[in-house]
Amino acid sequence: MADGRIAQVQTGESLLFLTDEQLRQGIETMFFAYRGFTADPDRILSDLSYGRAHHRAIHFINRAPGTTVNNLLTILGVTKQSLNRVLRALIADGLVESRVGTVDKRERHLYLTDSGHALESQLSDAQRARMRAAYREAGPEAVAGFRKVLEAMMDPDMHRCYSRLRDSAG
Amino acid sequence: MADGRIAQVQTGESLLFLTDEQLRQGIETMFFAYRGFTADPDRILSDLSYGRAHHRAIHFINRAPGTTVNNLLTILGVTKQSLNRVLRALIADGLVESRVGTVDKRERHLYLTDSGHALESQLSDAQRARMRAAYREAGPEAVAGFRKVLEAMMDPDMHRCYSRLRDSAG
DNA sequence: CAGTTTACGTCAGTCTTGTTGACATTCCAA
DNA sequence: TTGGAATGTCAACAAGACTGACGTAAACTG
Repeated sequence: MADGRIAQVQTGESLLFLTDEQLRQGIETMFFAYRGFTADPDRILSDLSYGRAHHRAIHFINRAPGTTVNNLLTILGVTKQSLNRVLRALIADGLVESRVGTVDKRERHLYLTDSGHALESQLSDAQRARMRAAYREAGPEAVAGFRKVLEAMMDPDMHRCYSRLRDSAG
Repeated sequence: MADGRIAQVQTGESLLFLTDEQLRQGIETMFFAYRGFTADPDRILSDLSYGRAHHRAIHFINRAPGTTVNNLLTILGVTKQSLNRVLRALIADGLVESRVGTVDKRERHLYLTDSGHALESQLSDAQRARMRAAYREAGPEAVAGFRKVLEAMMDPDMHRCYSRLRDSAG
């Protein structure tokens, strides 16, 4: 329907990177890369009979220690019932600790235990190893572009939510 | 465990983009971007009571018309039973046609019907629109870097498989 | 203070999408 | 020609998402 080549004619610039074919290749590469991106932690998780959902929870609890269930819900974009199933397992297995809030006793603040931190390290070391190899192979300019495109692809709401998270961690 | 700053000291180059913190930000951005990446088609699909799996099948059948079930299996990386359920629905709904192979009658060759092409266009138009906006915002150099990093992140096997696909389409 | 809202947990049920296992058909090679 | 390998189908099950309903405790509000 809309074709990049039309835009090229309109602006007179070289916008060949916006052709439908270029975009389709970007879409497919994104699909394959995301699989690679999760492949290593997924292998570790399946040995523990955990899944992606558990990794996501562990990642963001480590990222923002003491975060509430509601915060986590917003970031992960799932229902509380779905998250609760995962958290229940992680708490039962002693990887996550849930503390009643002191200022607002309705809230539960989530923390990784020592075992939780151990698993988090194992998972993110595996994921970072692949990421690091990709970054090193592509070089710093490519990495800057990579980040720039990804951030432009995020939902604007998510972008705000994520910026807050990033700022709070410093 | 392994920290980018060590590499920096070793090589003397500026490898600050390889620090654990930079990598973690890349990991999180990838997570959020992938959600944005699939959000638009997912909305369309849920109205039709289809899901990601259906989109993937439709995408690659459109990409490589006449492909066999086994080819599709390799590309998608799921079991044949899982793919079969999805294909059965698409065939029943008249979006995909399955033709018995002429040279090897065990094989089924898959094609999109006219309705199948219509849905494929609708889905990929939506996905491309967001992709195009992100590309345009980031600019051509960023897009080149984006692609470079993603390709380095893919599984090597997948990379070969994908190259074949890309060549076959010309 | 009474009523409402918020935060969280849970039970029950459904749907998608992945998995194994068993099985039929077809092809190919010993 | 016969046994194994490849291709695809059917059945049953599990993980992880969803909705809806309900309960409890705490906080807020008129």
